[in-house]
Parts: sequence; C-alpha cells; structure tokens
Amino acid sequence: MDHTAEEVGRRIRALREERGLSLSALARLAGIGKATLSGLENGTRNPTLETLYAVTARLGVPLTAVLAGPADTPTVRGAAVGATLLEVFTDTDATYELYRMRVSPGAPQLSPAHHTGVTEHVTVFSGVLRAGPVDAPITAGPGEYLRWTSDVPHSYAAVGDEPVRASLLLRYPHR
Amino acid sequence: MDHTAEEVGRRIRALREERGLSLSALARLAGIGKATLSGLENGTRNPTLETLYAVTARLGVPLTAVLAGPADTPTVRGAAVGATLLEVFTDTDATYELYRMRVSPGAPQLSPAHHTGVTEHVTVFSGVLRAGPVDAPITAGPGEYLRWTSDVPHSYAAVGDEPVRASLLLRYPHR
DNA sequence: GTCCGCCGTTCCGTTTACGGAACGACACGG
DNA sequence: CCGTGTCGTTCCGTAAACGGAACGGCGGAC
Repeated sequence: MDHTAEEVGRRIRALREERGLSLSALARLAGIGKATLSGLENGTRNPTLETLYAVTARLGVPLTAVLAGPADTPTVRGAAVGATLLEVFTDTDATYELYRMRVSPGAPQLSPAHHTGVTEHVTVFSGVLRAGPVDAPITAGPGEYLRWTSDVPHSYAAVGDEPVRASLLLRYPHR
Repeated sequence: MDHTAEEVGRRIRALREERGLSLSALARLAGIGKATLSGLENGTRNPTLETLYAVTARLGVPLTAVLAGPADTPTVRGAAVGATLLEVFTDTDATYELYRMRVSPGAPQLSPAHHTGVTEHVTVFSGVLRAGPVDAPITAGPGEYLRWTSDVPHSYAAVGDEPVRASLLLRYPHR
C-alpha cells in the first residue's frame, strides 16, 4: 500500500485522539463500521471518498485537512519554474487556476503557447521577475503585477540572484 | 450518490480537458481503467483514495485541488465580503496573505485603514468589483486587476446584481 | 475471585469499485 | 463503399472495501 494511506490514517487518529473520542465512538458517530475505521487509521485499507468524508465531517475538519498538502506535489513546469496549484475555480465564463510559483535564478524558462484567450496574471511576492511573451517581456518587483495573453510562447526569468516567489493566476475562458 | 462525487468529477474533467487529454489517454497514463475514469468523471462511482491519487498525480495537481476547497471555513470580514485565507507567505521584506474573496451585491463594505505601506492586490474572477480608497475607488471586471495602498479607509462593492469572486493579496511590508 | 462494559482488532459474508473487453459513434483514408 | 483508429460508455468477472459480529485484553464494581 501507498505511504499516503498511512499518513492519512495517522492524521485521522491524531484528530480523533485530540477530541478524546474512542475508535468505536467515532465509527458509530460517523455511521461506519469499526473495522473500516480501524483499517483506515492503520493504513491497511484504501478508503473511498465517501468513507473519508463521513469521518472528516464528523471530526469537523475539511477533507483537505487529512490529505497531503499541496507542498508535496509540485507541478513542475520546468527546470527554473516550480508551481503548486492552490485552487481551481470554475465559473460560467471561465475556469481559473491559482498557483503559487517559484522561479529560480538562471536561464529563462520557456513555456509554449496555450489555447487562444488564455491570460496569465502574476503578483510578485519577492525578487524581481521578468516574464511575458518572449518578444515583449515585462519586469515586476515585490508587490507588482504582470499580465499577458498566453496564446503565444512566453518566458519566465528571475532578475538578479534572488529567487522569485509570486502568485500566478491562469484564466481559461470557456469557448 | 453524494453531490461531492459529482463536483470532484467535474473538476477532474475540467483539468483533463484543459490539458487536451482524452479520457482514454489519461486513464492509460494514470494506469487505471477507462471505466473507472469514466465513472469517476460522471460522479457515478465512489472512488478510492488510491484511484484519486493516481489521476491527480498524473494531472500534476495536488489531491486538494479536486476536493471541496476550504470554502467550508470562511474568514468573514463583514456582511457583504467573505474571504478565505489560502496561504500566508513570509519573506525578508514583507508578509503576504493570499485570500479567495466573495463580495455579495448590495451596500458597499467598508474596511478601516491598515498600517502604513500595506497594499492590496485583487484579481477579479467573475462579476464587476468597485473597490479601493473610499474617495477614489476603481472598477474591474473579470480577469482585471486592482491595486491600492490600504493605509486609508477603503471599500468593496459588487457592481450590478452578480456577486464578485476574486483573489485578494494583502502585502504587509516589514518596517 | 467473577462479572460487566468498553476498548481496538480480526473474521467473514455482502456490496461495490476495480480493470479488461466489449460496444456504438464518429472521423479519416483508401 | 469498407477498414482502421480513437473517442467515451457499458458490460462483467474479480478483487477488495464495506458493516456486523465475534474475539481477546483491560479496568472498575462488587
């Protein structure tokens, strides 16, 4: 079994014990079998979403609280750029993806064109970022904002020695 | 089945289609059956953690990205404005707080002045937002960006009937 | 000591999520 | 026209997650 299941089990057990609940009591409250909860906490089962939800809801925590955080699965976009998806937001007009982004100093990172109409919005936390369409990049320092249409190839680069940290919002309009 | 499963399925399908992947291709890449992925996207199955992880890992997103977000625990800032803290980022120069924000139509929401040097950065997802210093608010629609220095009283208001959804970045410079 | 209650684990029959193999629909080439 | 390929869905046998019941262990009452 994956080590993920064990980690989830440990977190659930910790949350349960913080509340002074016995395994039997939590199983009864959550409406699941004791065997299920036992196996879940020990990482010997591969729980379904429904089971996990029943337990976390009764513990009063969001599902995300017992799952591995966004830090362990960086969405690597390339050698110099690492990005982690924080949230997806779907709307009638468009879908948005909000990332935390890190750009290491060194060679610029190229990114191919996306579909037409896709725009990128970056707010720089620290460092100096030079990014945008390859033929017309823009520069932004801490607290500043960049925006471009990413249906052409574009690049990201850290200016100077300091790595850049920023938030990146991708907007995909619905066709 | 729970409506949670349907929501998860929608998000996975959206992420897959953004990447231009077919259902068959993603199933093959993730090492799961097409039937499994089909049922998962349509919300007719109750996936196990292992299945979900295989899919999200191949999509390059954390598990949390496809599950119901932290929306269940809103950090209420006032009657018309609800904000959820997504991440705090501390840096040598400043501390940043990244929120997802929702502004309901109706009376503007006032916010008192913060410390000097604090700036607010808003990217609008949907709706039309009118915000900024009370004597000089700015208006922004979907995909647009607002920025102001919040060491004076400022306000947020939704223009029209539609609620506004946006990301809000607060920057607190270190003195 | 025995009895009782609850603990967490293990056993076991039922339910169901799983992947492989069909299926019909559609697009393209010969 | 008929292959050939890929699309997403449906069928179906198997593997496993499920809940209920039984288990051994432990602490308190008597």
